[in-house]
Amino acid sequence: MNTKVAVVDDHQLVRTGLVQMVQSLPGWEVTIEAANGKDFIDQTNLLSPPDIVLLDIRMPIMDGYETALWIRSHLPETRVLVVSMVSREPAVIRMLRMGVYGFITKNSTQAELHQALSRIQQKQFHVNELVGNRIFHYFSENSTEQLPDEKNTITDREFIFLRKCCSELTYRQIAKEMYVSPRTIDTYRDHLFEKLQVRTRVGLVIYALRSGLIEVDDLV
Amino acid sequence: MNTKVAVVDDHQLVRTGLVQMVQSLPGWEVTIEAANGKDFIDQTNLLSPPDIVLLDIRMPIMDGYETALWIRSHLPETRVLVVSMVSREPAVIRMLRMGVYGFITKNSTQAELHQALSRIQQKQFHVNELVGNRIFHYFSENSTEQLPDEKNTITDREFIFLRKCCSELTYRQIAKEMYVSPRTIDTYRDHLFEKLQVRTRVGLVIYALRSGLIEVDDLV
DNA sequence: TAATAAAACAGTGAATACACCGATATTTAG
DNA sequence: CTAAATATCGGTGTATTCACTGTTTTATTA
Repeated sequence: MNTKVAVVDDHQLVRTGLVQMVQSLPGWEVTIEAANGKDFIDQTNLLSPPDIVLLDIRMPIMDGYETALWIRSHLPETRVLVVSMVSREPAVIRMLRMGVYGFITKNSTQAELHQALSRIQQKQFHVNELVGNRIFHYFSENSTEQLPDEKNTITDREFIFLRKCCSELTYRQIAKEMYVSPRTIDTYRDHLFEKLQVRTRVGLVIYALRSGLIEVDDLV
Repeated sequence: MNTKVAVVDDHQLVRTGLVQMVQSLPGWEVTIEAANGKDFIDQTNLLSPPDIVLLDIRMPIMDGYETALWIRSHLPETRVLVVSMVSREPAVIRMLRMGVYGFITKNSTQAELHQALSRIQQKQFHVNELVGNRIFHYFSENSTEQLPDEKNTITDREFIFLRKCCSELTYRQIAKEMYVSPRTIDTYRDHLFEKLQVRTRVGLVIYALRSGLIEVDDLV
């Protein structure tokens, strides 16, 4: 039986490329093709989910972070391979902490994709060389200082909220998008203000950008 | 004889997607596949150049702008169709001024790509609907709506204000720093909202960063 | 010099953001 | 198993932001 793969990316072209690459590998097949997380969820049969999800980070409606969290809690057997443009450390580390199995960039060759898929199938982690070196640096160089947390880690929900803050959405709209009450959003905000030592929403945006959790290109 | 197409994009995946789409259209074939402008030039035979070049903007070594200029001066019969990630880029106009024939985003469907290619083959211009509406007004003389471009310049005071917006200062504090009344600040803000087509202060910050008026490192 | 654009200023009211106070259920970690 | 952290929700009140309406003075430039 073939290994089932889902391809989730809002760019039709990239999707076509990925599907094409996967389909041409013997033993692999693409069962789901979705434009964003929401679309993926709608198409997913909980009883026979895909084995591996190729997931983009930047997507409208429901982005890669949210989708990864959903997969972790709803499809424990399904593993995620992130296919992204970005390779900045904090974003990658955040993703790995969310239970993602691998990370490759969009200029990977078919051979690299194949290798990544195979390794993840065997429950091994896989990161692109480009990405890998950066992470190595991150853990070796500034493991003593620089990391603003240990104690003040941003939680997953707060992180998703933080990303949505970097837009023109009001808090009320963010609440709707995250399916929680505006009060909960207030709490996320207050906690982040405290943790990140800022006082305004612009402060949050600045922190997100300076820390690399958000890239300028991510901004709408 | 088939219409010859070159695909120039640094992302292998996108390239694969584009090639796949073009090859599946009867009457069209891909003769060149390149990772950047330099690579494209090296592969191009000046005596039998491609009819249409699918060109990405952001590429290492030699980007879309340079490549478009080179094509215009060396391959007068070859027409360029830009395939870019972002539609909002003010670069679109610059590109069209450089003699580019069309513009589509990377989330276009195969049908849209086909349509664009066909129109350009007949020497008609083609822009994505998403992009198109914004540009249309720009080129029509009796337009009221304006794009954040040369035509609608940010004044000196507004610019200083814009930079100060990228901080945790309240408008009142900014007013104090700029030695004007808070009302005046309101006017600066309202004018920028109008000119830059945003609705919130975070929108201003995003514009400043994306346009390069402010660098991430400048942020306090 | 007349027309135009920029810079400064102002009122009102509604929407949003922020600052305190609090709570409970669940998950995670020591 | 307890303690801490997380995720969720609530009330009250103030501060700030934003949207709409204007005027006046000062440069610029055609």
